[in-house]
Formats: sequence, structure tokens, C-alpha cells
Amino acid sequence: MAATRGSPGRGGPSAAGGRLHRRDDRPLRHAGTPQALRHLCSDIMNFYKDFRNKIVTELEAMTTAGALPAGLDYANVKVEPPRDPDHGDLATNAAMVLAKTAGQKPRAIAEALAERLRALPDVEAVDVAGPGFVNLRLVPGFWAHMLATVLRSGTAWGEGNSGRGRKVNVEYVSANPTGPLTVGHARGAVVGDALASLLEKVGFKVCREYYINDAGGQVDTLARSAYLRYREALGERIEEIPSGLYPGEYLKDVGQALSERDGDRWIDAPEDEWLPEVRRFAIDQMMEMIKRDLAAMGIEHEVFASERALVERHAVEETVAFLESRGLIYTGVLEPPKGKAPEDWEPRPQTLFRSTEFGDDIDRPIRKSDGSWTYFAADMAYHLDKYRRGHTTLVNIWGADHGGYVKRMQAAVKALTEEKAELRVLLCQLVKLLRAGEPVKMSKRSGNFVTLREVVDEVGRGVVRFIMLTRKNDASLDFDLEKVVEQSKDNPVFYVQYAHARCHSVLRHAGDEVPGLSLDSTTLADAKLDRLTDSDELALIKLLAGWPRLLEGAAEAYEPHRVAFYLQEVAAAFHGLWTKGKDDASLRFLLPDDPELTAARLAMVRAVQQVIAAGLEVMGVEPVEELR
RNA sequence: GCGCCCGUAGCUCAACGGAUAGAGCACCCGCCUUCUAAGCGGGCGGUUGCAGGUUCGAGUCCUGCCGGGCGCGCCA
Repeated sequence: MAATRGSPGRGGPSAAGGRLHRRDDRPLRHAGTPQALRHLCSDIMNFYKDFRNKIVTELEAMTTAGALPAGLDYANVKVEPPRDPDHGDLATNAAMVLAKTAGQKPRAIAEALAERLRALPDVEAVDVAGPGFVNLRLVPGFWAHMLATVLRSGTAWGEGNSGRGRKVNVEYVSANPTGPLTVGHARGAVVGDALASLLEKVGFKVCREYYINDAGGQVDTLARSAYLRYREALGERIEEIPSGLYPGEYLKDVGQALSERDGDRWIDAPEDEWLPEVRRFAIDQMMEMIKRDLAAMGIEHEVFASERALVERHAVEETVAFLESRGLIYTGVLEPPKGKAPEDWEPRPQTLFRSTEFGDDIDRPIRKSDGSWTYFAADMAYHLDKYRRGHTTLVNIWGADHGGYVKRMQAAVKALTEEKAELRVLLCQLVKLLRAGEPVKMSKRSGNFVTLREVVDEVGRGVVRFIMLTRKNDASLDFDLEKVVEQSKDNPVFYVQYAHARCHSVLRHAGDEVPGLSLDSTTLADAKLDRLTDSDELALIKLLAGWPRLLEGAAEAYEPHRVAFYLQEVAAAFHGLWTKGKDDASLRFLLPDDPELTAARLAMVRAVQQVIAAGLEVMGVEPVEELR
């Protein structure tokens, strides 16, 4: 029953090995196309990149001047925020990285570089610290400028173009059409959907996809189970659901609907007559239910791919023929697994795919003994199909119980695409559903699990989506139905939403307390933003300025949960400032005696509100404007 | 037995190969005449499971152990 792909997960083992590396941005040649414009835009918005370019330029100048040898590799030169804000706004490791090949001491390179960087615009101070870090502090005016940029960019703030319009296929949920979605599926659903949004946000063309496993034995079981309910709907008394069939009560609806459509047409028919039709009917009903449940979560897939359709159009044969032509299919006998009860084991010749040639541990069977294809064979055909539709970056979101399936699928993708496509798999760990600390018992309706719908109906879709992103996907997650609706700082959903609502609260009051101010963000961008000088105000603005970088990093690592953590940081910084205004009235946002400063403060508040809203949008959570 | 994932404060978890490993909870001490105290500030708390290795630098990468989870020929 766990036989679905959508279990909870893990974030990315392959995070380090992914092919989504951003190359250094080249100077722009043609500014005519929208893409080029966007590229230019992203360089300006992610100021870390901008400064990295400037620093590399200075390093090249040092080479020209003879201070550094030629032919240095700048690939490892990084520009990033220092961990400790006291060290400045930007730090670079350039001197330490280049020291060895340059044959100079890191501190010496650092000093020379620092001297040059001091001359750059917007740079207030540069110093060398530790083993050779070069720390830059930027002028306050730079942050005022950044804040204005945030406001002028509006909801587009943070969008980047590291994806360069490349296609990415994200396959997620892909639950078997044998029952309603469960809480376990919810995690994969949310992780996949948020990842897709994240990738879109940085410029990938994303296809959201669902693979319907409608060809195996499980859907025959579904058909037989539904048939029983059909007879029940026609008045027959069903004592007990035989073991091996699905007992879930949701199938009563299917039986009822079938009886209404077909009457008693199948009641005396032999199984081989009714099964195909009942199966199709039941699958359709299940998929409608699943789509409704996904819609309740705000999830909509672009493509629903059917395993049965692949089989019926002989795509599997075609796929296997391709592999055969490459000499990758053979008949052989596998070794018995060690350490596993070998009781019913007997050596048996099987049709095998040489997945070991592509990194798998053993070769994998592609045919069952009844001659039909294994799930794996069909899945290979499916992945080839994705590739042929133009996707060279494939992402699958699976439950952790599918971990053993990853290598063979990656091997298959390598073989089928001749290494032109890459498959990355995110495994989602289990979700433990609790209520006030106690495990929640199974649901009768689903037959086994608490359904996603039940949970969404109880706590709301935004809460489900946010909580599912509060852990890395490879860590298990406790979902406590009581805690997640608690209105306290312990509840991250509430905490972030509260910050957003507080922003709106301030903006609502602004008109009364300081009349005549425009609250429009582009107007606020023209406020005297250099009047924001408090260290916590600047810290907040710097945090907002880091949103593009956060997005790019999260997308590159395939870790949508980082957005949730970032929003908690923004919320904390904002709540902190709020309370600071309680202690020190001069730090209040609304100051009737100083409309100019008020406008600047409101600009900051508006920017916080915008960034939180943008982050929640990536997560698929609706921001609330009021919490009372 | 083999493969994959995980192991960080008492608890739940962060940390882009970087500087003195960070939050929250719990515990202790503070902050509401004022924009939502549904909040904020401070204190306490660590040999990042163990041992090696690579690196200028390792919680992060590599190897080996220990502990936990998942998986391991015709289930999907």
C-alpha cells in the first residue's frame, strides 16, 4: 500500500552533483530580447554576483599589473555574506583560494586586493581578517538603493535567470489510483510543487507531471474491490471485504456510481468481461478524486502520464528494443539476496537490463513470468518519453521507501538518453501525524491512512503546505494537528503570517496617523530611505536584499524548505523592530511629527510585506492581511 | 550480508567547503499609557556518534567503525 511514489522526503543527496550550476555571468551583448533583459536584471538584483564580477575584474587587473601570475583559476572565488555581520556586508575568499597557485601568502594577496577594492563605488571600508578573508562594508546609501529596488521590482523581486529558460520536468505525487491521497503523499506533493515554483522563479521552464500507475496488478485489485461495492450498491449484502481487496469506504461511491451508470449489466457477467470496464471506471473515479484533493491543496499538474497508455501504444517494446540494440538486454539468473530469508528462492532465468553498466548494484528484471512488463520496464519507457518531449533535467519526488529504486532508474535514464539527460530524485521521509503529541489513529474511510483531505479540511491548505516545508525532505517530520494551528511563536506558520499581517496593520493605520502619505510601493521607493539608520533597520533591509540569493541557492540545491526558514528569519527581524519601537518611541514606524521618516519606515514595512508574500507564494501559501 | 539516507545543545532542528557551529522549545531574569505582548530582549546550555584522511580551512568532502531508518528477483 505504500506502493506509491509520493512519500515524504529528503532533499538532495545529489545536491552537490547537480547540473544546475550557474556559470559566471558574461557581460551582456544584446539587450534586445526579453531574456537578455532579464539576465541583466538578475545581475543587478543579486548584488553578490555583481560584486563578484567586480572583484574578479580587480584580480585580472592585478595580473595585468604583474602583482599576480597569469592563468589563475577563479572558479572557487566566492563572494558571500559573512557569518558574523560584524565582519561587514560581503566577504571574499579570493586570496586564500589563489594563494597556492599564485605562490604568495594569502594575507599579502588580500592586502593588495583590499587596497584596490577600497576604490570601488559603494564600498565604505575594506579590511583583511583571519587567514585571508577580505571583508567589505558598503555605504549606507547602497542599502537605501537596494530597498528602493525591492519596492520598484514589486513581486518580481528575487526572480532570477540562472535557469536561462531551460526545461525541467518535475514529477511528483504519482500516487497509485487505488485510493485517496494520504498525509504521506502530501509531503511529496508540497515539496514537488514548491520546488517547481522555485525553479520557475529562477528562470526554468518547468513541467509539473504526474505518472498514473494504472497498468499493474493493483488496479485489478481496485477493480475487484469496486465490483464488490457495485454489487453492494445493487442490494447484495457484503459481509466482509475479503483480504487482498481494498476495504476503504470510498469505494462505495464508486460502486454506487457504476450501478447508476450501468445498472445490473455486470452482475452476472464473468470477470474477464466486467473487469476491464470496471477497472477503467474505477481508475477514472480515483483520479478525479485525487485531482480534487490536489486542487484543495492548490496543486495542478500540467501532464498526467498513463502507464497503461504507454503499454498499449507499445512504448515499452520500443524502449526495450532500443536497449537491446545497444546490447543491454539479456537473459540471466540473479544471485539470491544475502541476509534475506532465501526460503522461497529458486534460481530462475529472467530478462534483465544491464543497469550495472550505469552504476546500479545488480541487473534488473524487465519481464514478469506471465510475460507482462515489470513496473520498472514501463517506467523506463516513461522516462524515455519525458526525454523525447525535450526534458534533459528530470526530477522525481519519491517516498523514502523507494530509495532502493533510485539507482536503477538513474541507470536507465543514462542508458536511454545516452547520458544526455540527468535524473535527480528527492526522497521524502515519513510524516508522523500527531494530535497533541499522540499518534493519530488510522482512518476508516481511507481503509488505512488518514487522508490528505481530512487534514486539509481540519487545518487549512496553507498550514499543511507550510509545515511540510519546515524540514529538509530527507528528515522525518512531526505534524501535530493541534500545534500547527496554535497562535503562538512556536508555530512557524502563524509566526510568519503574523509578521505579514502586522505589516498590513501598520499600513492600514498609516493613513490615519500620518495623513497624506502614499502607500504605493513605487511612490514609497522615492522616500528619503537614507533616513533609515538604525542597525536593526539596516539588518532587516540587508536580509531583504538577500532574497534573490536565497532563491537561487535554494533552487540550485533543490531545497524549497530554505524559503520557509528564510521567511522565519525575516519575520523575526521584523517582530524585533516592532518591539524595539515599543521601548524607543523614535523607532516607531508611524511618526506623525516626521512624515519624511515615516515614509521611509513605511517603505521598509512595505518591502517586508512584499518579500514575505513572495516567499509564501513560492511555498503555495496564501498570505493573510489580518489575524484578529 | 549489500545499497541508499540520517546522526549537531536536555528536546525539535538550522548552517552556501570558511572566521567564535546558530535558532526555537524547556529552564532562569526582564519588557505592555503608544502601530496587534498572538510579540520582544537577556541568561543557561556543545569534544557536531567514534577514528583516521584530503584541504590554507571540514558539521559539510573521502575511508573505516558504532547507532537508527528504508530497501534488496516476476509490488507498484
